[in-house]
Amino acid sequence: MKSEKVTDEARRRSYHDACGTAHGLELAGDRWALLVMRELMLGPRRFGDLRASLPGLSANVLTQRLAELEAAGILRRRRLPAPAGAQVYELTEWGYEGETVIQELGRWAARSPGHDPTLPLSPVSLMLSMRTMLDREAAAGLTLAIGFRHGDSLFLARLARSALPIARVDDLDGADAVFVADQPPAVAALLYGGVPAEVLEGQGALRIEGDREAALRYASLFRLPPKAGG
Amino acid sequence: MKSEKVTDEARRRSYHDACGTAHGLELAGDRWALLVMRELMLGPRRFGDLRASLPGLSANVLTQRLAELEAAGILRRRRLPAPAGAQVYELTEWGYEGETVIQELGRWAARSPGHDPTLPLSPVSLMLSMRTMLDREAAAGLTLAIGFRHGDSLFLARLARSALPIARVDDLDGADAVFVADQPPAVAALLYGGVPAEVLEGQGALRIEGDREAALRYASLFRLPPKAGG
DNA sequence: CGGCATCCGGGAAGATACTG
DNA sequence: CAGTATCTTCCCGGATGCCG
Repeated sequence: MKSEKVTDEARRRSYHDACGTAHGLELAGDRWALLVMRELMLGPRRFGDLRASLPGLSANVLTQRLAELEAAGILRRRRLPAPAGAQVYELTEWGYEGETVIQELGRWAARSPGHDPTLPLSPVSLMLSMRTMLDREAAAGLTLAIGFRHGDSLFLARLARSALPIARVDDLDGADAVFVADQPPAVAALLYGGVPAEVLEGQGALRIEGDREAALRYASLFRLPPKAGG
Repeated sequence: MKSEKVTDEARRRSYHDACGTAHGLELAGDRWALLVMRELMLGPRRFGDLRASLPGLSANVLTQRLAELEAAGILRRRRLPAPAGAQVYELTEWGYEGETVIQELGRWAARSPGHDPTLPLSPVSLMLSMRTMLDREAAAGLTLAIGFRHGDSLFLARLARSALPIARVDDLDGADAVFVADQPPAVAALLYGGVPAEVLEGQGALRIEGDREAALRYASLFRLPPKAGG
């Protein structure tokens, strides 16, 4: 019967499992879905922004993921006020709360022996990693405003009381210091790879503006978790 | 050229992304992979156990997932000592640490408007949910040993100092009280659905042995997070 | 250019049957 | 019981084209 077929089709992707984890996989377990959420974690983005940050994700799949995430109530599409008029995709409040999932998965996977931290990295991905990998003990008592410029993307990280809110901004006027790097992996090499700032600056991969001491102090606050098994 | 093709094929499943989250998806982002890990969280299981706990997962896919998780260092296969001689799958130490990922995903997804808590639930899934949904404030100062019997599966939950270690056991001798339910959803209805124990007992879905007051006290310590948006 | 539909090839998932 | 072999179905990913 056709009607039974429809039921089967509707069930096809379901795990038929009351477990919240299983439901989470139905919501965001499709390929690329969680990475689309990641790219939206620091504010609304346009279709093309998302494509640029996720090379390998084709337009049709992105369209499909956006529709599924919207249907699930994780994001909404919004039209910017004139004159921009462009359409952007924005997480709902609940969608933003998915950051803990992204963080825990990232923290756990960073311990994998197979993790290769030298691959390309999107600006948002780098900024989010700081919130995950901040050594909150080492940061206790420190108050710093650090800016980041990756091409056109500007971010401001405001460290205070061991919390590290990060926002996309239009200018970096309030920053104590600013890291300028066309390629986010350069900053990652400094924060996580132990590569000295001087080396990166010598390669032209990184520039530090403003209070250099504050910048280096900030850079010392991050640490990757130890590798598993090895 | 063929050799370039091979490279492309090797890359097919990779996200080419240094982000830990992306690597996590390569490790455990395939369909069913995280649920296989979930079923192993409370100790080694056999191939058939896993199949029984994950209806809808076919044998060939399970074989493939087990091989991939083993290659990633998340689990190992081990042969039980004679006379059992059976082969079991067991998480590595790092694999067990993936529980935080499962918890965060479950906690977040439980807030989805689309979550249906009346679906079937595996015994392990129910037991793990208690660790996620325990109201640690309400549990402060309480010390309880509560047993669970679902068919042949016996578990002992030892609440103490707001921690809730749970282990698969061979007998429930040390328990203050024991919940007996052939279908785990019956216990879920009590803990999360607000269904009174008397109703479930009247339906024959649940039996409480031992210290009834301790059992009901325990059952009052769990709460689902509020639904998002609504 | 942004967004989305359509077609195609390859490969993964799912169901069934079979083997040690 | 623990997988393997086979076949079908459908998703992913790339290319093309349409439309505002």
